Amino acid sequence: MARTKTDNSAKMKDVADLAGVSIKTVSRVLNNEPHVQEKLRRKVREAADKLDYVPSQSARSLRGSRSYDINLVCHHPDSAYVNAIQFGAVIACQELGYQLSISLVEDLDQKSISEIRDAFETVMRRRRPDGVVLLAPYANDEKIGFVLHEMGIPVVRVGPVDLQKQGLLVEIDDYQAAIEVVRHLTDLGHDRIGFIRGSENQRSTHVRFSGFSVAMEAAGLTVDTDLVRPGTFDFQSGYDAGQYFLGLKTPPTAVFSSNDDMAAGLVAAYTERGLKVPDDLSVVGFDDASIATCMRPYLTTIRQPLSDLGATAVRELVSTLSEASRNGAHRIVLDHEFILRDTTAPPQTN
Amino acid sequence: MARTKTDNSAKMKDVADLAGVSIKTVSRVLNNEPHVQEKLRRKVREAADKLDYVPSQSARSLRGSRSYDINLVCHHPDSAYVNAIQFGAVIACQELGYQLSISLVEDLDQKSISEIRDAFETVMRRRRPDGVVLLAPYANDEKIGFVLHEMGIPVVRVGPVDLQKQGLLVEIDDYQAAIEVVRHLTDLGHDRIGFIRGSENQRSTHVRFSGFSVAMEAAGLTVDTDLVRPGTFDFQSGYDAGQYFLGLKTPPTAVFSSNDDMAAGLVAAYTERGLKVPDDLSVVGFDDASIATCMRPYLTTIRQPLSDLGATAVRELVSTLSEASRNGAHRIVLDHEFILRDTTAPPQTN
DNA sequence: GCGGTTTTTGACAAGGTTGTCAATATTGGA
DNA sequence: TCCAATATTGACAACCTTGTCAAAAACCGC
Repeated sequence: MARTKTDNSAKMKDVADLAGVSIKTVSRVLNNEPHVQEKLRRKVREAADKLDYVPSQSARSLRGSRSYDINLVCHHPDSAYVNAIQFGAVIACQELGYQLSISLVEDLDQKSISEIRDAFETVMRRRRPDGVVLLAPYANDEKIGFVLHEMGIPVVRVGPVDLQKQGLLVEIDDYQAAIEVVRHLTDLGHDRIGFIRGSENQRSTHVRFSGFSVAMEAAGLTVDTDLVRPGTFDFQSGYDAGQYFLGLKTPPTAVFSSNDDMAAGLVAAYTERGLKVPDDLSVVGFDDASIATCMRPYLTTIRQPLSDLGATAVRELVSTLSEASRNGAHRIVLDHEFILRDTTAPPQTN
Repeated sequence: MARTKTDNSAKMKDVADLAGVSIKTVSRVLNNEPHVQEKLRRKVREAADKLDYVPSQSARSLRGSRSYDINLVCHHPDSAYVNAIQFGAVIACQELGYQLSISLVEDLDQKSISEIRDAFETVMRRRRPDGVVLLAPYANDEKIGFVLHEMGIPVVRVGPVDLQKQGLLVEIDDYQAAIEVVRHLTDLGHDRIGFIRGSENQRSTHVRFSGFSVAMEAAGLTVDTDLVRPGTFDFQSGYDAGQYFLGLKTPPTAVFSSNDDMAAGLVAAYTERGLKVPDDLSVVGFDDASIATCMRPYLTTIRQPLSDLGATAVRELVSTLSEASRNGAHRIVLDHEFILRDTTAPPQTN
């Protein structure tokens, strides 16, 4: 009922017949292999066009070594961050003739190697993806990397990673970005600057904090541990941090939040108390997620080129696959951008 | 380099040998086909377990008629709505041994049939997904449905759809939900109730508005066209609507927004003017997206079980595939829930 | 206990591509 | 012009499953 029984779509054989060559020659042309005369190349391409030929992925991957499938491993995609990266990854996959599929695995970073192996067993061996894109919070997990390596599946990681092991990595310079944020704040005259950390199992939390600390020192300021709060990258934890800051005898005059969601929560906490941002508190976020412009005042933040990160990750991964020669580490750093909006101002002098 | 050359993973042949049966029997057992003795079934299962056997998806789909691939067609996944549905869909796919892949196609609903055909040509014929999940704004597009039908690919649509054509449909009762919203507002004593529409190419906009209108009439109120504003489902358009309402001589005392993002924009517009929600304006949203609790006051809204919608869509689709008998239309309605939070109150009497 | 059903099992082909390797055509040098 | 080397092409096997169909086994009623 559902699918028509007679599959009348063209096969490689049909193209070969129409072009008057062998199927192997068709295969060569379509895969851009050498050793085919230009004249035949054209003929084959024309025939393929005319017949609307589309190669069968399953036959290709059964016989060949490629599945033309890239797997994105993530946790819970309900975050603008993952979402935007995924967007870029899908686009790049479509351009390259690959397909992006999604795997959701929970708390993988908390599991033992053999549990991870089990979790990946089916996902990775059924379809045998040609590569895997690893996002936070899994990008920086050593065990996951180990299992994937053991399975012989190439990996590209997105976001800051401190693993020594060789591999593909696409990120922005979180460290430098954090420094720029602090510089902006100190330039405005702030000297009591707070910080909201993100999830502790994500490397970006540590890198951003370390940039923050270094820049503070460079500005001759000390990092007051009372002004450094934990967080989990979500709105609520930013809100909680805000409550905490508001309860302080000497609250900070500015806070750098590790991401935008928490920054929004922080602003909400202040606003709720009748305080004004940026008058009573300057706030800087990180990511330039959609919430940054869906809040008032508009959030000053660091823009991560998220969908570019996703697209670049896929492109690098795919190009690694063909260039058998390229081994070892390869790290790509994309540009971030400081986005000045309305949540920062000089500290109130009173 | 990347992948180990010697593929030592077990094949069906290995399982058959170990279990002392033919490969066809293994195939039968693993696919839960009838006509195998219970004793052999156990033997085969044990052998498969012992060898960590994982069937090759490509061989399966090359020979069989299934690809075990479900394709989610969407527009731009940068919306909490799409995201949550996708989440449920991935989970369901994983449970069922399917894989979810993503296709991004832009403005498909604006294209001609042959353009759509071209856009789908590669995506759909390479991998030959067993089914397609269609989300807004494509769920309700007739041409897309036609092309997919022509290609013989089963489709499940998520969200309200008015196409007569048979097919799978998973949705909530948007109409009834809208009525509940109005009832809540009229119960509070509101009689000047505004409405913010969503994108005009999405059926939900019309269904929600029609529920709104009917409930207004039922309450003895008339729908004042001055209080009905267009929107595009995003924060900004809600904000714009808010500006408009604020400019009115007699603004509404309550507004029903077709989704949460716009409701948040509306609240932002009022708050920015120094007005208070719900004192100066009651607001109700739709979706219960994350923004509903990432704004202050917390948004009263209708909760859509988004990830359930996605999961149900996939499950229905897959079950249709095996039950060859089931044809024709099938419509599943999941429960929504009215979520009372802090953006509604009786109208100010002054 | 026998012929006829029905159930269970297996041998074999087929699915559409790519890899291997041999065959053929072309080129270059003597 | 001929031989060796190289470039181009094609025949055929292989990849790993599932569908078909026939064989074998088990069951039934008389």
